Order: sequence, then C-alpha cells, then structure tokens
Amino acid sequence: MFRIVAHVDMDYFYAAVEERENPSLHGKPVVVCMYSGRGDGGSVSTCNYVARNIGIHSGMPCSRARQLNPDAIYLPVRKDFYTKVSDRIMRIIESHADSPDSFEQVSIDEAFIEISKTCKGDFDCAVRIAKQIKQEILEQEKLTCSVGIGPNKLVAKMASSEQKPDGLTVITTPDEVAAFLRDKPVGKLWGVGKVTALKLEEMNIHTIGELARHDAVELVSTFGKKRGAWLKASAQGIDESPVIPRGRADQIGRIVTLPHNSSDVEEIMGEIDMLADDVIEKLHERKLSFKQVSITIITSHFKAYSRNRTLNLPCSEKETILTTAYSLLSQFLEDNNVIVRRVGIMVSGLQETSSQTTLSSYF
DNA sequence: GCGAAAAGTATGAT
DNA sequence: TCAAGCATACTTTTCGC
Repeated sequence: MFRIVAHVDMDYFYAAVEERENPSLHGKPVVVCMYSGRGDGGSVSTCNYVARNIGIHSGMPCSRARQLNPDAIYLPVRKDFYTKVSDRIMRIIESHADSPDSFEQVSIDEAFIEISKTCKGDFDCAVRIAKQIKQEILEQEKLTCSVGIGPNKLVAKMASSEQKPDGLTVITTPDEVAAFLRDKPVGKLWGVGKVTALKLEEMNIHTIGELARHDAVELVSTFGKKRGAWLKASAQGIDESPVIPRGRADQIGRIVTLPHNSSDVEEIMGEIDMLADDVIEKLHERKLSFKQVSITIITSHFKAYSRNRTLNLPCSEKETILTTAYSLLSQFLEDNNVIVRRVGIMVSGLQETSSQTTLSSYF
C-alpha cells in the first residue's frame, strides 16, 4: 500500500500572530523585521499578504521594504512568543498522526505527519484529517494554515505551497505527481535555492520536468554523487525519506551584528560574552554539554569565516565558551587583516549532561 | 594509504 | 545597493594507525 503524508504550513506565521494579537492590523501591510541594532538596518523575517502584494518578501532588507511602502506596519520579531503559539499548534497536528513517532516538526511553523496507517490508501480520509486539523487550529488559535497531501514528504511539502493562504492541495497518483511538477521552474523544487537553480539554468535545465529527464551521469558529475542523484529523484517526485520526530537541534548558536565594525579582540569579546549567556541558557534548559566551540566572523565586506575547536571533554560552562572563543578569535585576527561586522558563536557535539560523570564526582 | 574525525564552507528557508 | 540570524548538508583537511 502506498504512503500518505501530509504537510501543514502556517500562513505568514509571525505576521499572522501579530495580526491576531492586534486586530486593528487587519487589511494593512504587516512586516515583521529582525533588526541589527544599527539604525533601522535589518531584514524582513515574514510579512502578510497585503505586504507581499506590494513586493515585500522574506529576507529583503527592511530599508528596501520601507522604500516600497513607508506606511506599512513594521514590527520587531517576538520569537519566544511565536514559539509558545507554535508549540500548541504542533500538539494539534501531532494528535492526528499515525502515532507520535509519525510526526516531524520541520520548523517553527511547519510539520509533516504520516497518515498511511490511519488512511490505508484512502485519500478522502486524508482530506478529512486535513480539514479537521485546519478547523482545530482555526478554532483554538484563530490562525489559518495550508495543507499539502501527497505520497511522500517532497510532494506533500510542495503541495502545501500550491494554494495559499488557507489552502488544501491533494496530489495522489503518479500521473498527478508528474503533472504537478512538470512545468514548474526548477527553483520551486524543495531544496533547490538560488545557487543550484542558477547552475541548472546554465545547463539549460529550466523546468522540473526537464530536470527529471536529464542525464543522471551529468547531474552527478556537476553536483556530486549524493546531490546529483537527489536532484534526479526529486524531480521525478521520488522521495523515500521517512517522517521521523526530530531530535532537538544538535547545535546551538547565536550571532549578532556589532554596534560598529571593529578589529579589537576585547571589544568583540564583549559581544561574545552576551551571546554566550544566551547559548548557556538554552544549553541548561536542555541539560546538555558540548564538545565543540566555534566562532563565525563576517567581515565589513560580508565575507564569512568560521573557526572551531574540539574540547578534550564535554563541558557545560560559560567560561569554557569564552576562553575558547577568545583563543580562536585572537588567532584569527592575527592571521587575517580584516574588519569585523558580525560575530557569532556556536556549540555542537551536544550530549546529555545528566548521564555523564564530572571529574569532581569521583572524589 | 586508509577510514574516521575535525575543520571549514556553501546553501536554504523564514 | 542592501545585507538578520539560524541550522544543516557538504567538502576539504588533518589525524591515527
């Protein structure tokens, strides 16, 4: 029996939550921004459809958005608040999966559920579940979402984007899958961004259908074995990847834009100190230790670098992050004559602190 | 010269 | 020209034998 997977994607999530919290925003262009702390510099995180119709979109510089519409409502992100809303929505979606193991949260506003066992090949059943989820989210959270249903995650994900907002798109048979993908530009394929799309265009591959028919050997020689094969399969709507609960992120990082560009280690360390507080807090919440510390440096010319170090033992102290970051940063600045614009830190190699024994407990 | 681990870069989605 | 912050996948280099 073939699989049935549903993908639920909240509509313009951050901006929708803000609209819900402040109904006077309805009908106005709402733009949720991440600010850099330097004047009004920053990027658009999400915006509602009124704003999108003016040409504003995610990732766009806020200053550009303001040029397009100075009168739009510009709000700073409130990530912690959206996360609380998201958590409740995710419980609703999860409750309709075959089992808790058949739920996969992809990001703050989207998730997959496997409903193969529940629906046993019956797509009408899948549609009923989708409508039920949409209704529960609307009633309990006053928010809309778009749902895609397909024979795998790839198709479900792309189907959910087909009709937005408040959409429901069902793609069932292999013929429907083929027709659904065929004429779309390659950039619409899930996992193909600007860089890959451009490379494909250069190979004279413009649509997903063309990609599906393209010589696999050439794709592999251009993109490497794994990614080449993945492109070919995806273009044909083939995706065997299972719906699996995601462990929490296996790295925790924070990055900021400096108040002003600098090459001074001590000054930059002042920012890193604050970043380390955040990282440590998240780490403690989850009772985790880390084995690697890395720093990211973005120069005044927007070139990105990273340096990292593996520790001898798992560790969970802020002091370790600071001394390691200091060492990496001062070495980097010695070797590279650059001016720093943004700086970030990250810990990885995470493991449970509770299960490990600290040296002192031996004595 | 090999496989594994570490280090560093590229990419994507919001 | 403008340009946030985050995670992950992928590639290259180094390590231990």
